Amino acid sequence: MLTDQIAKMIEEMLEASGGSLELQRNEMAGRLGCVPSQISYVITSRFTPERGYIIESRRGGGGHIRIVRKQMHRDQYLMHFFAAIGDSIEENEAEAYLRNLLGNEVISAREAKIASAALSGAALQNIAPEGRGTVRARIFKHILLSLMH
Amino acid sequence: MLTDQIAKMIEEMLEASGGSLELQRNEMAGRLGCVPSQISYVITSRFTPERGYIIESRRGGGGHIRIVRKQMHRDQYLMHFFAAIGDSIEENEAEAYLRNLLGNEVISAREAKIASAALSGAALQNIAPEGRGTVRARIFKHILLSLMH
DNA sequence: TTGACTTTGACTTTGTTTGACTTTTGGATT
DNA sequence: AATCCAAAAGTCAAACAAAGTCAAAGTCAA
Repeated sequence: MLTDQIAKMIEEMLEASGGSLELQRNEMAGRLGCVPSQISYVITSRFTPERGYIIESRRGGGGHIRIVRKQMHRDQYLMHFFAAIGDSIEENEAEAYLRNLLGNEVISAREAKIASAALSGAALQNIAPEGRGTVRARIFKHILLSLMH
Repeated sequence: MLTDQIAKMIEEMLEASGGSLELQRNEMAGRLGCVPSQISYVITSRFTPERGYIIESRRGGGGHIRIVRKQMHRDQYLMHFFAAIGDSIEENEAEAYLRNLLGNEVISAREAKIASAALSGAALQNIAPEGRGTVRARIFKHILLSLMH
C-alpha cells in the first residue's frame, strides 16, 4: 500500500536524522510518482500528535513540511498524563494535573500559570459548552508534547 | 530562499549595531543581485511592528531605510500585546508576538513553547475555522494576563 | 454490503519573485 | 527663488511556487 511505503520512508528519514526533518511535498510526491495530497494524507493520518509527532509547514516558494518526533521514553511522567487526559477533560481535573506536575517540579510556577490560563473556562468561554472539554483536552496534550524533549 | 537570506543579513546587521541600522535599498539589492523591491518585500513581511520593529525611510538622493528594534519593558510589553490582539488573531501573528516576547526575555523558551502549543492551529483543530481566531485571541489574552504582575 | 481506510485530482490559500510605474527629495541650473 | 533632474524609495499587480482542503471514487475486510 502506498500509504505504508510513504510512512516507512518518513520513518527512515526521521531515524537517519535523529528525530526531525523537513521535506518538500511536491518533490517527494514526484520521487514516489504519486499525487502530492497523498503525502498530506499520510502525514495527517499517521504522524499525529497522539502518536507523538509535531507538524509544521510553510507554503509558497521554498515551502516545506517539518516533522518532529518527540521522544516518549525519556518523558514517562508526561506520557502518563498524556494518556490519562483522554478525549475530553474538565477544568478542575486539568488544574489537578497541573498541580501535580508543579508539585513534582516537572514544570515551573509560571509555566503552570500559563497552562492554567490557556485551559481555563474563561479563556474557552466562547466555545459551546459541549465542545469545551474536547478542545481543552487537545490543548493540554499539545502543551505536554511541547514539554517533551 | 532569497527572502530568508536577506532577512538573515538584516538581523546580523542589527545585532552588530545594537538594534538599529540604516541601509540603502538599491545598494543592498545590488550586492545581493536581486531586484530592489525584494528588499522592501522582506522588510514589510518580516520586520513588522508585531515583531517589534519600527521602520522609517527617506526617498531621493542619499535616501535610506532605517530599521529599529523596539525595546520596551516587561509589563509594557504585556499590556501592549494585550491591546494589540483584538478580538481575533491568526496563528502567524500569535507566533510573531511570542517570538517578540521571547526575544526580549519577557518569557522563557519553554514558556513560549507552551503558549505556542496552546495557540497552534493543531490544538484548536476541532473548533470551526471561523471561530478559531476568536478562541485563540481569548486564550492568548488570558495567558498574557497570567504573566502580569 | 457496509464502513473504514486510501487514492486521486480539482480548486484554494499562502508566500515569493520580478518588473513597470509612481512619488519624494536634495542638489544643480537657471 | 523657481525649475529641473537624477537618485533614491514606494506601490502594485502579475507570474510563479509551494502546501492545504475537500469531496468523489476506489478498495478491502468483517
